[in-house]
Amino acid sequence: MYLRALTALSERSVPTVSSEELAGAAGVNSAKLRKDFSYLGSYGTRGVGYDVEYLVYQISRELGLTQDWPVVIVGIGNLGAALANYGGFASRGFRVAALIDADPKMTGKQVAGIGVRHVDELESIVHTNGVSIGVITTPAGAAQQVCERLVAAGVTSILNFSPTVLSVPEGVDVRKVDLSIELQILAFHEQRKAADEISRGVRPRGARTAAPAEGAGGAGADRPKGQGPDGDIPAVMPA
Amino acid sequence: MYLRALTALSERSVPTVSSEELAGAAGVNSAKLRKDFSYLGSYGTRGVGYDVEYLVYQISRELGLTQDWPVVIVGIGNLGAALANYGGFASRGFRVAALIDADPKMTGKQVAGIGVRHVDELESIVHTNGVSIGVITTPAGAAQQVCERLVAAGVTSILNFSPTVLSVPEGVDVRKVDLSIELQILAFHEQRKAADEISRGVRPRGARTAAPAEGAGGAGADRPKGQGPDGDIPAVMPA
DNA sequence: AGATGTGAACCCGTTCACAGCG
DNA sequence: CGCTGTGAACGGGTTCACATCT
Repeated sequence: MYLRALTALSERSVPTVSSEELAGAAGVNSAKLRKDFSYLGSYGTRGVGYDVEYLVYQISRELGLTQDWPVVIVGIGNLGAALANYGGFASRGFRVAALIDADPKMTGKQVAGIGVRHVDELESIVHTNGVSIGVITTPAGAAQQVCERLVAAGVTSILNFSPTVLSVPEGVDVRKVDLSIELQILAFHEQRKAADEISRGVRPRGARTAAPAEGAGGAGADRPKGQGPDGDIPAVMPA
Repeated sequence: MYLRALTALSERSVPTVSSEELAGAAGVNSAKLRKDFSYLGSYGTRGVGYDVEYLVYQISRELGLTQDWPVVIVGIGNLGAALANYGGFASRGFRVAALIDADPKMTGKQVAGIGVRHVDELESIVHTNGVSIGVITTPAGAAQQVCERLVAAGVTSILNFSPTVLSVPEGVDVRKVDLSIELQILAFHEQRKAADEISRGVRPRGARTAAPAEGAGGAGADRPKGQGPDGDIPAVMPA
């Protein structure tokens, strides 16, 4: 985030920034920013601030963005294709070395100007290109298997878009992006806002309560023994 | 995550689970799971475990998934289209009420079986459908403006895919999914692994160091004053 | 004077460990 | 006896506040 804000400043030829200004642009407070930067070394000047160009370089180097990172994307559905087309990757040292899909009908097709290869070639692609970062955009059912093949071929960092918990050996990093969980988190907070409004006697806006899908197995929600609350307004939870 | 694991168990008609088992499936430890569930109430049975069906219902209700949540997606590029096609939304009470784009050439087109509407209609769409959740998949430049219009129209939760810090009034929730930052985080860890291997005398695999893009303004990295490290191996930082 | 760099305080989520209940 | 529920301990990231340097 800092890097992004700094790049913007750099493009406007701003020579220096204070922790206060930069923190504002990055959406954090200035104490945190100063502490973060202190891990990189003493790159600021007291009474002045930080040199923009210099910081851009230092942060880029620290993040490893001065290197070239070949990545493979496995699973060329809508999301995989969107990622392949996403410009934000190429700009920061990430290069899509290959697109891989299990569907023979996909192989050979061009997506974002890159030919789709069959998953049989996964291992050789990873080896040949020295790929250490893999992106999984397959359906949930295929994710673990793809993950294992990537890891076996030498990939040690995985970005997982499938709604699955991947299990990987020690030393392999996994980051997960779960679109549907993001929405669920928002819905949770949204529901709480509505509940708060009701309890304050305000007429709520937004989603109407659906007939409480009492199905899900016929019996719906038979409390086995039970003592918890069971109204429409949820129990109190930490934010 | 718990809900997903429980749904899978439910489909296999498993009647009960222990905190240990479920925690394994969800990728957390059992103490955390028990503490989490304790916020919902005492829904377990000592010596036995948790009733799967009952928990599914309770968690769904707590998350607000027994309601119908209309969402709008603004910015129908590759990513927006991918999201519109994504099945994971509809399954959990989320309904794409409208797709919105600023490009007149897009309006009227069908994406995922839904007609694309022009951004001029944003306010009326939000009002008519009682939308409280908006998804922003526009380019960075348009995001803040779209955000403001959504909020003004009554949206109070936003899922932001654009690489921008959105500023919103008190009471509006924003969650951010930043694809390029996810990759940068992986690259950072990847680089550290490589650095560790070098310092242990092991020949590293993966990305080759590119000629240290010394450009970026001619001077590249002139330390203004300086005392920090400046080798190729980054300084020590917290993980 | 002005802004950095950082030890100390603070906060909060996670984990431990065990009492308590079925 | 087995497993839940939870107070207490732990850990680490964030914030405060100020000494320090330009």
